[in-house]
Amino acid sequence: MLKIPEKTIQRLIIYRKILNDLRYFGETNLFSTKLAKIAGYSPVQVRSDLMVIGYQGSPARGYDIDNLETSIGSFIDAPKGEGIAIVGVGKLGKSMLEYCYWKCPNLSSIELFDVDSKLIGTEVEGIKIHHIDDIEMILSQGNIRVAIITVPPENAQDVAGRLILAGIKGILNYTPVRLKVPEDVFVEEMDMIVPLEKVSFYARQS
Amino acid sequence: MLKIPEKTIQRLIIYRKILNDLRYFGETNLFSTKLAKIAGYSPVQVRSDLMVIGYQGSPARGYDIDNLETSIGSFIDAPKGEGIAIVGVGKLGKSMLEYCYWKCPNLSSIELFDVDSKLIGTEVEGIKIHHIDDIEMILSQGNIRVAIITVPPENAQDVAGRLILAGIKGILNYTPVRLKVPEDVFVEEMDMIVPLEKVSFYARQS
DNA sequence: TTATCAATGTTATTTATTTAACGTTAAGAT
DNA sequence: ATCTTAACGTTAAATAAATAACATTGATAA
Ligand SMILES: NC(=O)c1ccc[n+]([C@@H]2O[C@H](COP(=O)([O-])OP(=O)(O)OC[C@H]3O[C@@H](n4cnc5c(N)ncnc54)[C@H](O)[C@@H]3O)[C@@H](O)[C@H]2O)c1
Ligand SMILES: NC(=O)c1ccc[n+]([C@@H]2O[C@H](COP(=O)([O-])OP(=O)(O)OC[C@H]3O[C@@H](n4cnc5c(N)ncnc54)[C@H](O)[C@@H]3O)[C@@H](O)[C@H]2O)c1
Repeated sequence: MLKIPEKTIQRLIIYRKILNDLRYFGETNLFSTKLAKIAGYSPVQVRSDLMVIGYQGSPARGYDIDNLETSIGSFIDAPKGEGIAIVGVGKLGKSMLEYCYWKCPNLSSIELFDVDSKLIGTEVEGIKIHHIDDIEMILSQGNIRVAIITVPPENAQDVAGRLILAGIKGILNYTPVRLKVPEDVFVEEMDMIVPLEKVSFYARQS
Repeated sequence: MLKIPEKTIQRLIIYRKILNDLRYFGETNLFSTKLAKIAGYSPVQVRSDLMVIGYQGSPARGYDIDNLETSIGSFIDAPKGEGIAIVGVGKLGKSMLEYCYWKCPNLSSIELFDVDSKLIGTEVEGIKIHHIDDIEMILSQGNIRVAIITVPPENAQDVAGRLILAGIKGILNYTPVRLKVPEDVFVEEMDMIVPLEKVSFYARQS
C-alpha cells in the first residue's frame, strides 16, 4: 500500500470538519478556493489532497459538500466507529472525556481506567471507571486500538507498556514524558510545553 | 534573517527538556547518538539541528549537557522570560493554568481573563482573574505576547480579535474553531479531535 | 451547435527537509 | 611521537512536500 503523508491526513480531517460546519449552515457545494481559504491552505493543496482519496469534483459546480464529507469519512474513519480508552481520570482526563463524549463524531465506545480506589466503580457521563489491572481483560473483548494517557508523568511509561500489551496501536500522550514504544505504535504528543515555547519563540520573531 | 524551520525549533525544545532530565540524574555529557535515541530521531538530525544554533561539541566527549542546555535556552527563550495570558478560566483553562504554573520553566508572569462575574476578582494559584474588557489595558503594561484560548467555541474568534488588538502575537488555541488572524500572528492548534482521528487512522493501518 | 471560461485533475518544477558521505578533530593506545 | 578510532561539523545527495503549469471538463450563452 502506498504511504500517505501525515500532513495530508491531518488536512483531510480539517476539511471534513469544515464541510460539516458548512453543511450545518445549509451550503450544498463549494470550490477548492473557498475550502482553502477557510482551512488556511492553497487551492492546489486542497485539490491534490483530494486526489489522494480519489474524489472527483465538477469544474462547474466544484465539490458536493455532502458527498465529499462522506468520502473523507469513509477514507479516514474506522468503518464500525472507533473505541478509545482513557487512562487516568483526574482533572485533565475528565475534561478530555467530556469533550470526546460530546464532540467526537465517530466514537463508538469509551472505556475509563484509573488506580484510585475512590474512583473505581464510580461513573462519569454514565461510564464506569475500571481498575487499570483489568485493562487487558476489558480491551481484549472490544476492538479498541486507541488510548489517551492522562496519568502523572511517573506512571506514564508503565501505563503505555500495559496499553501496548492490551493491543493498543495509537496513543495520545498528554504527559511530558517521551514514551518508548514499538515501531508499529503511533504516538501523538499532546503536551503543551513544546507548543507553548514554540509559539513564544515565533511570537518574538514577528 | 535566515528562516529556521519549525520542526527544528520543536526538536531543539525537546532536546532541551531531555538534557534537563539527564542533568537532574547527574549526567554531565552525552553523544548525539544517545540524545537521538531518547528523542526518537537520527544522530545526524541532532547534529544538524545543533549546527543551527552554532553549538560546538567535542569528538571525544560529545556535548556538555549543562552548556548545551543553556545554549538552546538562550536561543529559544525570551531573554527576560515570557508572560502569557489565559482567556477562559473554566475547567480546561484552570487545568492548563496549574500545569503552566508548576511546569513551565521560563514563565515570568500569567494573566487570567474571563467574563463570568462570579469568577472576576477571585484567585487561582494566587493569580487574580480579570474581566476580558480590561485586557487591552492590562496587556499594554507588560510585555505579554502569548495567549492561551480556552473559551467556548462561539466566543473564540471574538476573543482572538481582542487579543490581537492587545498586541498578542502567538496563540495556543484549544477550541475546535479555525481562527482568522493576520499573517504575523502565530497560531498553534491544540484541539484533540484532529490528532485523535489521525491516531485512529494510523492505528488501524498497522 | 459551438465557442467561452472558470474550475477541475494531473504532471512537472521548485522548495524544504532528511539522510548519507566524508573530511576533521582530539583522546587514548602503541 | 605518531597511529588509530569514534564522534563531530559540513557539504552533497536523496527524499518528501508544496507549488506552479497546463491540459481537461462541462455548464452557459452567443
Ligand atoms: N498536556 C497538557 O497540556 C497537560 C495539562 C495538564 C496536565 N498534564 C499532564 O496530564 C497528567 C494528568 O494531569 P491531571 O492534572 O489530570 O492529574 P490528576 O492527578 O488530577 O489525575 C491523574 C489521575 O491518574 C490516576 N493514576 C495514577 N496512576 C495511574 C495508573 N498507573 N494507572 C491509571 N491511573 C493512574 C490518578 O489516580 C488520577 O486520577 C499529568 O501527567 C500532567 O503532567 C498535561
Ligand atoms: N483541546 C481539547 O482537547 C479540549 C478539551 C476540552 C475542551 N476544549 C474546548 O475548550 C474550551 C473550554 O472548555 P471548558 O470545558 O473549559 O469550558 P468551560 O465552560 O468550563 O469554560 C469556559 C470559560 O470561558 C469563559 N468565557 C466565555 N466567554 C468568554 C469570553 N468572551 N471571554 C473570556 N472568557 C469567556 C466562561 O465564563 C468559562 O469560565 C471549549 O471551546 C471546548 O470546546 C478543548
